[in-house]
Amino acid sequence: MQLKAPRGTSDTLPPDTAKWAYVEGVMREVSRRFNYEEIRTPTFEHLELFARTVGETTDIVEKEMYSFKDKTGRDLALRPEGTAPVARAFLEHGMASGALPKKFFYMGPMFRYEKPQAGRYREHRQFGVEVLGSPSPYSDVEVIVLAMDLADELGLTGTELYLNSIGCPSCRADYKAKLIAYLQPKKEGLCEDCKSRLERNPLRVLDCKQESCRCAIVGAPSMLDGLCTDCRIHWDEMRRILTSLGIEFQVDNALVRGLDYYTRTVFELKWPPLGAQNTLVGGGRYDGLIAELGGPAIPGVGFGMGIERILLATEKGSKPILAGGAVDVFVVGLKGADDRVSQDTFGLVRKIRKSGLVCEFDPLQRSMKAQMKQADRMNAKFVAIIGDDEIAQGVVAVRSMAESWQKTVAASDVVRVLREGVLNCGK
RNA sequence: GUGGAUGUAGCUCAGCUGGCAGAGCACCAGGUUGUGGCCCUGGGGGUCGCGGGUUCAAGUCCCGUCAUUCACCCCA
Repeated sequence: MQLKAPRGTSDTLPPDTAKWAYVEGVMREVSRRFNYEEIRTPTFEHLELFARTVGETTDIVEKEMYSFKDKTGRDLALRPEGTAPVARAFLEHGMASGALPKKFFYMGPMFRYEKPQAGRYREHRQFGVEVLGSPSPYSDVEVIVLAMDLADELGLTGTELYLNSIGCPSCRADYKAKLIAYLQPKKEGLCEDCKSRLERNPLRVLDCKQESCRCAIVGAPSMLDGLCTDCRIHWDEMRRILTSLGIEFQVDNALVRGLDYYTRTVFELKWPPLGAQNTLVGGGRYDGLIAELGGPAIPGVGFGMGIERILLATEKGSKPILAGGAVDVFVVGLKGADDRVSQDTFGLVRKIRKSGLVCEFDPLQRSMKAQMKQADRMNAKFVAIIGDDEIAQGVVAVRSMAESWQKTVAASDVVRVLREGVLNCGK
């Protein structure tokens, strides 16, 4: 059997690579406008980084990590997400004692061992931003707005913003106790997963989709009611700012992100036409993360965005991405009596390229008809023809493919004529 | 990890109750020995996902397996 790309991975080929480049370009441009700087971190890290921050009991760490030992026995893992590595790098390079806040964006592959499905892959690429050192709700709003502007720019209208607050460690502990007290008597009605979640991670019971569990949580105390004063103020402020900006959102108190480092704000940006995997963006605040890694108490907020899903969405969006650039000039070289023709052909191609135009030729020197066909297929704006006759007369034939006219130009003048022609094409 | 659907040419797919592997598009060449698109003619291209079984005979039936896909779960 032929070798194939491993399960859950895929090749990106032209013309799709051009679409990727476009989307990545928009991401860079929007980041630039928001003054976020790029950071690049390794593709693999110490396993412990994720175990400690993402959480030992989370699905990601428990069953979805590509972890391995290297030749000297170090426990490593392909990164399943981008925030912990950025936090680690931030600390490692002493940025905690520099000017704050620090604002980063990153793009790169993430790895999770999951069952593949449309919009869910074992290797996927993520764009994300992180703001480190700002406790302000304005920063929560800034990252949300960045994500929404990005979606907008890519023609994804109708995204839905879901918000929740999961409090800080202190009020969450109080809340967990209340929730356990509430659910304990109903434990027998819960699904098997939730019975164990009840001990280990009771918040996750709230977003269980099982009918029986949904019944059990009706009337359960809400995290939002249990927020401490500071968390309450942050939550209220953030919603006030969003409202003042005219940004619509839905409060979803079952929204619990699957990573342990989140505090206070958690949010998702969904795009319903996408189907089952319709979360474009997931993010939130992580005020304890830097401290968990042994640093000072520096707060953070950010999000991750799956680029494959963005690409999938743009196919169905209001602004599909046009891929594939056109060739400006195709130089048709005709086989003549000697090798003079092909020499002149390649020389002209080189001159045209140096002038900045996109230029192509046929290395196989096929028939004129075949070369014209190629030029047409490549959407060439102009064709420049060189054969024995042209060389004898010191000219080149220039043909406009779109307008079907053709004229003879002095060889010394060809590049100038082509440049002008291509310029006028755009008008 | 659970359940359903689907795997035949580069792409989209046809192949009925087992009987010589097909079409459209794409690609190449010719029709026009120096002119693209349209048209006509011809051509190249396949271990029918893989492995096993039943049978005189399997793309077709049975079992397994891998992959894709949809939903669950989870998430980006």
